[in-house]
Amino acid sequence: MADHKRARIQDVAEQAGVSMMTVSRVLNQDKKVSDKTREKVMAVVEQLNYRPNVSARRLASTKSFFLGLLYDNPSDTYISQFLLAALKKCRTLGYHLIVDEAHTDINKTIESVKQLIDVTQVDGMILLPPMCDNEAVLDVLTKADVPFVRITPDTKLNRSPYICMDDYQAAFDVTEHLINQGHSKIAHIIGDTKQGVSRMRYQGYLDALRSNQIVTPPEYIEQGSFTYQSGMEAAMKLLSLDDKPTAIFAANDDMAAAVISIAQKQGINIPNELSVVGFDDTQLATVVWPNISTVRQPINEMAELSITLLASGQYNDLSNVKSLDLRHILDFELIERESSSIKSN
Amino acid sequence: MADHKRARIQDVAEQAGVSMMTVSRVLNQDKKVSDKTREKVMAVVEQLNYRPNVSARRLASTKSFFLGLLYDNPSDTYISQFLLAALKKCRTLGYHLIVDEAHTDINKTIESVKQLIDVTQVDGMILLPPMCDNEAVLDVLTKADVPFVRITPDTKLNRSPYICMDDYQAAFDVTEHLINQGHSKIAHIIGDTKQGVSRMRYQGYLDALRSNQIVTPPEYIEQGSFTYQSGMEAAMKLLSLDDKPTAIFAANDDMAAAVISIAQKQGINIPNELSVVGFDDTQLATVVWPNISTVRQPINEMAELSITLLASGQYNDLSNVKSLDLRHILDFELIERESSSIKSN
DNA sequence: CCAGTGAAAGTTAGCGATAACATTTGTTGG
DNA sequence: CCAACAAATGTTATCGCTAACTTTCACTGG
Repeated sequence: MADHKRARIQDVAEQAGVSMMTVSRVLNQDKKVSDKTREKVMAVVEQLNYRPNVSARRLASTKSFFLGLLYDNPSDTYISQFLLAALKKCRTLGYHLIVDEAHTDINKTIESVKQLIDVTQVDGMILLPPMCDNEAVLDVLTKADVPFVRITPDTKLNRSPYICMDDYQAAFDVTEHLINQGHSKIAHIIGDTKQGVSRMRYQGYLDALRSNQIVTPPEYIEQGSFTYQSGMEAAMKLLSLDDKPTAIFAANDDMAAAVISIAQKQGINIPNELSVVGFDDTQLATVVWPNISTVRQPINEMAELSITLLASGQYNDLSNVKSLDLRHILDFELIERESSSIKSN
Repeated sequence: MADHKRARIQDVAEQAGVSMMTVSRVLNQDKKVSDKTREKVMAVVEQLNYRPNVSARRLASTKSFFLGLLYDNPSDTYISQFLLAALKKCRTLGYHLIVDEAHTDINKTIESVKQLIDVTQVDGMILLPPMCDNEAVLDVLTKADVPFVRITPDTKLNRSPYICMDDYQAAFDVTEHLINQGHSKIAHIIGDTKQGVSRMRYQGYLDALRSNQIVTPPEYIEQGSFTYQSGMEAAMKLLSLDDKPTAIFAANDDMAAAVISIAQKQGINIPNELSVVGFDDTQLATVVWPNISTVRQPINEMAELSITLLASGQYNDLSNVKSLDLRHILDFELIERESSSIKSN
């Protein structure tokens, strides 16, 4: 607050006894600066609390300092949390976020992405599920030479950095959590097949059962689509079986909430007669009764990391990047609430 | 796509046969341009599909083309919907949105608002509930000469344009909806008293009863705070009354969901034995069973309008603005779902 | 008829950064 | 010890626009 005027690059240059260009180089991680100069400049930058003027930067450089975010409304909670974290990170890095909603018609989405690239010249894109697994969209970005980060566990498409949590391991842990509580009749409602995560979660569930030598009848596996509606339908089938499961692991919270609702309508007590576990820790999980045990994704960290990766420019040229370096796995958290508890004997 | 290069102000100037400055004046609504010239310039602008370069503009002018949004997590759905609509509108107007979350400690919030103003030089702020009714925050903005728009029905503070829906009328309509279905024992759970909307909704409820000559015992009025938890507590009191209400109007969806959950636990059938109505049409309303009848706020329109108002600059000087012109009331929508229906006889 | 006036349009000089080229400094080998 | 080349740093022009000043021009009225 000393001078009440923001420091400019010139101020830094003068104070450090170098040219503006040298300061610029330091700030843009240009290699051609000696360590001594770099340290000297950085010291002054800190001292003056200098932050580059984004507009001037954008005007003078070829970079746009815009990042795009393409989403497709998987859930409001997910979006808003991701969005807020991403916006905050952007602010600290001097970037701006352009948010675009995918259209249900994939061709329109592609058109709008093309336009977005053309008009705003984004320096990078973030793709949220399920767009992140759509080859056509990825092709557009690759062709336009726009770096992108995918929030997905799908390793199949080794074309960009991707950020995920270990969905497989989380599902494995959830299932073991149920087994440890005495359950052996554990059903699963699979998520939307178009999304890679569904497969991973399903596999984790299967492997946990197998490694505990538990055999499950095929009727215990229902196909859902991540919607509340699909959860209701699956629950009705599962709860009308002669040999009912004592625990249901739904691939997301919406479907888990649906299970709880149907069970209650049928007078089934949760968790005494039926344990239910969801996935994602959305707002829903704490808003239905009993609260849903679930898995929390590190959404904030994912958002921040995706911005950081794109801003760093380290993936602007993928030709020299090793496949393994594309992968960023973050930790999940298992959250036990009232919907699952020790099986009564 | 003709030249694949964006037109600059110079291109427009040349084509129109005027100076760049004249074009700039036209674009910035400067009065000192003859109508003839203005039309000529606008024609070329359209023809070349010219859009000003925001960065250049920001760099050269005193405006920042940033707008700030201060929120306080009333609900994820609300935020994300508002945010997305606001971001979209900003994009079309060449503005950028800086989003900031209010701190529970009001002093910290004030500090962060001050900093936001200082660092980003926002051209205006949008205040979401409940910050919009906090005098201390408003004082900071007024003192810093930052125009702001409040999303609130509170008319008390006549210091800025405000956008709202008619909460009073909506609550009135909800109550009459219940009366029309044959109910006369209608309870109400009031929202957080710190928020103006709670009072309006409560008043609408009262007046609808009165204008239908329905007398209600004081036990039918419970004080909540917009949280699920508070809704549960209120519901337990209301449903343990000897003379139970046959309908409960909760001031938001979270509390309505809580009522449904408690009622179901007590074996009360909804809607046959008890009708429940919420407010806000959040995601929650369609995710619990039965789905909650509710009132939908025009969130998208509110977001767009608030951006438009700030961008227009029409409120930059409030001294000549009439009090009535500050008010912007948008239409709500009553949504009938399964949680309220004709009272069984 | 012309100085005086005010509206409309033009000119000039940056805003704060970077690209591209120019220069200085440092390092190497014969 | 110095030519030759690479590394580090500096200079200049420019990005697209607007603030502030200047000029032009049409119209007054004494």
